[in-house]
Amino acid sequence: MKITPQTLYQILNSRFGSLDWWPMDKEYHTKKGSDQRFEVIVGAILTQNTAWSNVEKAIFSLKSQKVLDIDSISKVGIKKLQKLIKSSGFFNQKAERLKNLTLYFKQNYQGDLDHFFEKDINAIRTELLSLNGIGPETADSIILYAGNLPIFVVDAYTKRICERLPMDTKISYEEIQSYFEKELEKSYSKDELVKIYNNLHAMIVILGKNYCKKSPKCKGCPLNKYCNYYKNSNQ
DNA sequence: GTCCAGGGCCGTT
DNA sequence: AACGGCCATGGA
Repeated sequence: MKITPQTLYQILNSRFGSLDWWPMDKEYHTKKGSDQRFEVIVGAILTQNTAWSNVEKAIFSLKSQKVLDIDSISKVGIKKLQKLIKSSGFFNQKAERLKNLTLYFKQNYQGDLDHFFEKDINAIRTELLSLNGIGPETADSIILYAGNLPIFVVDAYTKRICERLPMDTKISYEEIQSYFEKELEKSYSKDELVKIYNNLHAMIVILGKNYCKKSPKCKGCPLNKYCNYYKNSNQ
């Protein structure tokens, strides 16, 4: 029996509930739109192939030195920026990526991110992908979690979980993404989709961290009765 | 000490 | 188009 994205959503949702994701502190919610968006964007860059706990330290450092906004990052020295984000790893390239991106927003949108997200999704995505250091997952995370626009984020967890489950998914990023979106659009209205994509990706990350690890911990996984890998491994 | 994490780029086949 | 090496820290 195949598993559809809709079924996957329902199984995970009945276990994990609604997560309304992007891990941030309380103070974050008091910020105005553009600064909130920017904080998510910085997190999306810093978390590339990196544990979130290491990203949190970096964001805290940036915040404590008051360089967590477009203007400050564009002005701060590259060496200081590298030092502040050191804990997030790959700090040389990530510092450069933040500088580039910030400069881009400043030059093209006067630092107004609300304006940046007013275009249609494809235009935003193409623009993000043209920037150095922003690939598909980072672009889509930014669109979904900073832009609050409907796009499904595919990551290493999503690919791994899809491979282990009996699903009709191909291997490439765009194929998995369009399959999930096509299916979920059948079951949910346009207004609901942002929430659904937000929550589904969040739940997939939780599942990937706690159960469907590279070396899997199948005990207690809500997908056990559907999973090829679980059956084959006979745990 | 070894493995791994919410990728992406670049050079080689 | 697909693959491998590389980037780097901190926690398990």
